[in-house]
Amino acid sequence: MPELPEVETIARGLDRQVAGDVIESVWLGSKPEPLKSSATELVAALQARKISRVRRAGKHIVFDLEPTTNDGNGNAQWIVHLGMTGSLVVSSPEREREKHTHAVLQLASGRELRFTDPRRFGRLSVIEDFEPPGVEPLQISADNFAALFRGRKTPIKSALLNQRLLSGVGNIYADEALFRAGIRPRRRAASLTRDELKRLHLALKRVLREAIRFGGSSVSDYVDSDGEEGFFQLKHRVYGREGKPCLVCKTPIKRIVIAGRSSHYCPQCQR
DNA sequence: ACTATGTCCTGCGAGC
DNA sequence: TGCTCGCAGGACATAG
Repeated sequence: MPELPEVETIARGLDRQVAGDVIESVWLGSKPEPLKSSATELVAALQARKISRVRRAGKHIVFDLEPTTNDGNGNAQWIVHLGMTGSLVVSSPEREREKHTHAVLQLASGRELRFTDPRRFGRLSVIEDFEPPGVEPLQISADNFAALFRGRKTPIKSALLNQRLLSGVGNIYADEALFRAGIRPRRRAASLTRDELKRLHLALKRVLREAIRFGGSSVSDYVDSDGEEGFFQLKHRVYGREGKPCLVCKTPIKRIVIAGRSSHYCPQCQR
């Protein structure tokens, strides 16, 4: 499930591979497509456009498209959200298309950019001047971070997952950050002390940066734009470790469900 | 204005 | 062995 570190890894890889390339043609699958814009709109907006840059915004991959000369389209962007199982891979046209391939962009360089997504939670759209709703966790100050949770009765775990507050944190890194900060996921967000908020802010930034260094976590079927897996799953301390001994105190890791999401924590280390 | 819950979708693994 | 069933979860809709 691509979260901030995975999306960052993919976006960096794509920027390296396709920045400066031109989209010659667009193929879309026939099944009900995971599109936000209409299919014709999407094809029209992408065709013959040059990709100036690829970057990440929250969990979104942003393709900045070079402005066209004949219209005042301005800063059009192709936005890809990978959902749970989406992947975006650069491939040679000869390679067989994977099952659940929903979109293929033929590039002037002769390569293809392929979007596949078995579970169809991913979304494609073309818009102008895209802005994700929440704040980037790697940019936010400690004070602004603390202010996000003021007065919120919802569990801190749910607040971390709320993309309108923070942009890019998903289930894995929420659990991992809470473990590293020593805070139980069910704690009401507003009940966190100033010290705990400080620890959480630091822990979150550290775990995200470390995960980016490791190329993200490959748990289900995440691969980067080269089709390569990440390695941060080997560094998980609580996520996916139910019943296994805590790496700090050997207490078995617990798994509970919060707002329909599985949450992993150490009952000894997290309070 | 918040918060909680249901829905989408397919593959996979547990259990019989 | 082969089947059913439940689970995985990001974002959004809807209800409270």
